[in-house]
Amino acid sequence: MGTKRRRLRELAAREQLFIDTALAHIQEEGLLSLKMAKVARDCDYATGTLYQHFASKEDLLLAIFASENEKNLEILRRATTWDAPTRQKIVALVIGDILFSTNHPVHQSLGRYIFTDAVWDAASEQRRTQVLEAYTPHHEAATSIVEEAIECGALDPHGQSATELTLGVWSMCMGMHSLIDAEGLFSTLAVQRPYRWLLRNIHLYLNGLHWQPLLDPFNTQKLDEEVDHIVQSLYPDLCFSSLSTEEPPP
Amino acid sequence: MGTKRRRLRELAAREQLFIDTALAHIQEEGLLSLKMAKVARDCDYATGTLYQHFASKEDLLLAIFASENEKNLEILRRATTWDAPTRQKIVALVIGDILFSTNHPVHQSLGRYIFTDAVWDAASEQRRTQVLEAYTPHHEAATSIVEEAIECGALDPHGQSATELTLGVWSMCMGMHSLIDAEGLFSTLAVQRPYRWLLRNIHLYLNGLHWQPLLDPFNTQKLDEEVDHIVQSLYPDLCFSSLSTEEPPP
DNA sequence: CTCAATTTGTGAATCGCATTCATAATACGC
DNA sequence: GCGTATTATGAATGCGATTCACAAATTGAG
Repeated sequence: MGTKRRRLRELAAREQLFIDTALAHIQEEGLLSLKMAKVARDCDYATGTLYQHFASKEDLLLAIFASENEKNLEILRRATTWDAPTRQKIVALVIGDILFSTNHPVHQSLGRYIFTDAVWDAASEQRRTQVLEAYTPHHEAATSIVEEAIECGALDPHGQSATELTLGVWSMCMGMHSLIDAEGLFSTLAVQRPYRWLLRNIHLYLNGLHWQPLLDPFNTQKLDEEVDHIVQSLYPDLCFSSLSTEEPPP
Repeated sequence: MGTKRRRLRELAAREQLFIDTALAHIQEEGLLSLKMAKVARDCDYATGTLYQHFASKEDLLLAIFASENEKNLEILRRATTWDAPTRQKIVALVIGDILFSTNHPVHQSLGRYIFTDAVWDAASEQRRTQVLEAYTPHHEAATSIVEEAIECGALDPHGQSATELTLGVWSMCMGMHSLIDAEGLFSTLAVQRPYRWLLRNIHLYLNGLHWQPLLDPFNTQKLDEEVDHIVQSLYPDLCFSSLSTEEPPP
């Protein structure tokens, strides 16, 4: 009987409906005012039905995060399959990350929120695993580029694993996102165009690793040209105001 | 009348009592189960009195964060006043940050939690300012070292401001803390001794900046020796198991 | 097709907890 | 002392998340 298979499909569709609806609510009203009952009602289901899919509100939040993350896969694919020097591919990955973050602002704050003990602990084990697995493609994309770089001699691993060699770039991206999202911090410190600084710092780090070919990150024009080139080659369809060469109004 | 002054002192003391008690509760029970009524009761005050100090539960959380942060000031002072090459002072700052984080695990997660939109927005304007100002000493410590390095010729600023030149180290520290605190992430990826990697990455970055004197971060022995030296010179009184040279049991 | 068993959906009732606010207690000026 | 202003109190309120007794629907055996 194909009944079971059909039912499973229906359940999955309903779950996605809940997830999409909840995400829409967050985008409109903020994380703060997400109401379980409202999500259910807007999907024409009872509150209890929502709870058959998600163990708690927090569980739903993790599910939203994992779901939205899938929209990132396409970006990762573009960077990894691009025919370019490995160093440029890593930068492309970082730029993709920046573009995704700025195009999905909720995803950023959600990401920081769900890894909070309070939220993480209130989600189901299964959902946590799902979230951790959502990182696999990122991890694989980065390590595959590192491995390719080692193979072609652009990078000397000094006996370290590919995973470990991705930590520097990974932590810098994550930390910079956090700093940028800490409202008021950069405006207090008068830091301008933080994403350009992220890219500069990534290059400084890659230079420290002697990842070939080296680039002078204090040559701002060259830096911006590289960004433009990567965006136009790989992400012509994505809005990139966050990286634009234009200075913001004073 | 000195009455007013005395009253102000009493109010400040009571506020600190609330903060300390709430922190103790979090350490014992977790952020999740902090109860406003319980905090008030344990301090022998009514719930309403607590609310005369803090606009909301979230407001209290920001206050705890700002308060705990002050315990860090002493560590910053040691690093900045240390008589050593500027590059070593920066590393000392990073090590101090690591030691503080591992000795105050709640502070870390609290820090990530309060900058969440949901929490940040629910705190009073005044308290937010207080939290942002809590970063001033960190910022000043880092920029003063950068400025000293520029002055003595150990670092070429390439026309960038001291504040901007601290962003790389800052974001790497913050990002690594986030990655480490994301429960299950590093155990899934089998990353060992992440703090050693943070220090290695900091050195790679500093090498990329040509901050003198350069150091080979893949010389693990030398790296560990530097850590030991800094800990023994500056932080002999702090527990540093997180940085210990010992390998963890397999 | 029928019907009992089982599964799934429902939403009103429950519960926990942050927050408020009418009242009581206290401090202050005279 | 006494009236007024300030501060403390904790029971009452309100808001949702979560649950659960019951209803509806599905299944499968005969």
